[in-house]
Amino acid sequence: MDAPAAIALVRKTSLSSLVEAEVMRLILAGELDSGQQIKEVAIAARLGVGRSSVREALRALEAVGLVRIEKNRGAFVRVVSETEAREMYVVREQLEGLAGALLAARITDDEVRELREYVDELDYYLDPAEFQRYFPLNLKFHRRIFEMAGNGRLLDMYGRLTNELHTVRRNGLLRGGGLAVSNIEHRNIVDALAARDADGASAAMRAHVSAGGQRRRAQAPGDSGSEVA
Amino acid sequence: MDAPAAIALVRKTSLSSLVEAEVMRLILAGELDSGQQIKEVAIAARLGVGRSSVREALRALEAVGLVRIEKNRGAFVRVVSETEAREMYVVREQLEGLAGALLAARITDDEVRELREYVDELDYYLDPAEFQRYFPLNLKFHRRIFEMAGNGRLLDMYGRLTNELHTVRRNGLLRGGGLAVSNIEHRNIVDALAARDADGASAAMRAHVSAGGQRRRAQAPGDSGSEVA
DNA sequence: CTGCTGTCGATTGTCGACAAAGTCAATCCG
DNA sequence: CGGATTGACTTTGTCGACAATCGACAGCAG
Repeated sequence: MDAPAAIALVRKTSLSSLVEAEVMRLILAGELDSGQQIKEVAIAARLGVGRSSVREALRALEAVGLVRIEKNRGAFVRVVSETEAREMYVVREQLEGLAGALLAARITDDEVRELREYVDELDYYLDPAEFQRYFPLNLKFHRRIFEMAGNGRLLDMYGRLTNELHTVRRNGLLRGGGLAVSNIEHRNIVDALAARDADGASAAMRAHVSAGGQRRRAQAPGDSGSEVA
Repeated sequence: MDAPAAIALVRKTSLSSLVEAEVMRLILAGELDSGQQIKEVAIAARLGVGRSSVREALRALEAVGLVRIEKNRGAFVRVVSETEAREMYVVREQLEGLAGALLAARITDDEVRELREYVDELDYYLDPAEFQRYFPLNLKFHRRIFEMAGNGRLLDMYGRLTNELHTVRRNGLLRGGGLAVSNIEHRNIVDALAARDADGASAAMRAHVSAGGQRRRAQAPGDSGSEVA
């Protein structure tokens, strides 16, 4: 890293922010399993910082919903229950629908092109063996739509939901195995956006999320999950 | 407080949680103005706790969106800009619409009755002089709808938005002066809910929020605000 | 063998100390 | 006289110490 960048970084970011980012990375990367305890001293030693910074970071992550803190027991990687996952999908469906509608009204030709590229690239990774390529690109596709939609608040909320859902979402896509179907839905979304059809884009987004939720649910463990033949 | 309750309280809540709740109260109650700096030692002394607890609380409140933290400068009560407020209203409109639709599908007769009582009571407080009665009751009406909707996640998100919007919302209702109109909209909502009309309830909710946003905007300071005659 | 209880190591909760950065005003120089 | 400089004072950033609490395990009673 060059000096100016380093200086800017040090001036703006506190240690706890860095710890927060790092712990988040560990969780999202799966290095910290769902439900696993996060020991303050371990993180502190690993990153070479004091416990205070770690504690502050964990507090923030709790508010974001990535960890759960029990008094005198510690911090644990949050595990989302089946019912919570369903609730979140309902909300997500609504948010993605809104993003689609907003974006259809303002998308540029360049942006349409960018989204199409993602979808085309995703087509190369439909094989389950390529999942570690498909998954992040899929995330990026959705995230870009929210970024392009131009509503910071909406993007923020989506980010939170995404963080909390990441485990469940990965498993759903992977085991549900509907990668090809999923990408067809992506194409429908882009088509509606390209046509500047707000209602169509909104509907396509909602349908996609809803279908994803059902794909996931078909694989979900118990909890009144409908047994699909 | 009786002993069992006290024990349960001590066992579950940490000092920083209490500090967090208290600072939140101070902000929502307006005792800490928008933009005002929150000094750690002042809060610590006032509540008789150490700085660590205060810092943790502030971190959490930052993640919730109630305060903004600048490195080496301190924590400030968050001030929402005009454009942010608009973005949030767009999102809120969508969330309230979802809550209405969900609730219409599951509302009980008792709940319909409860909501009607709120609306009836609100009618008594239409005079601007009674605003300090109208405002909290109005909040409760909306909050109860989300609670009844039965989606914890949705309720959670709504709570966050509400916290951040509280200032702007209070001013909007107060200065916009549309209390009577607002309550007519409330009645439309309850009617649609009572009829178990999901689409109607959703539309009524969205219309209400949208109208509220416009009432607010008509009063908003500058920032390309349309001058209404 | 089962269940209870006391004890111990591990982990978190809270605090204040010290260092670093920012703020502000009096002062100095052009 | 105006703007830069310096220096005291305030406020935050980070750390480790100490206390409180938890969970596990051993030992004992029945």
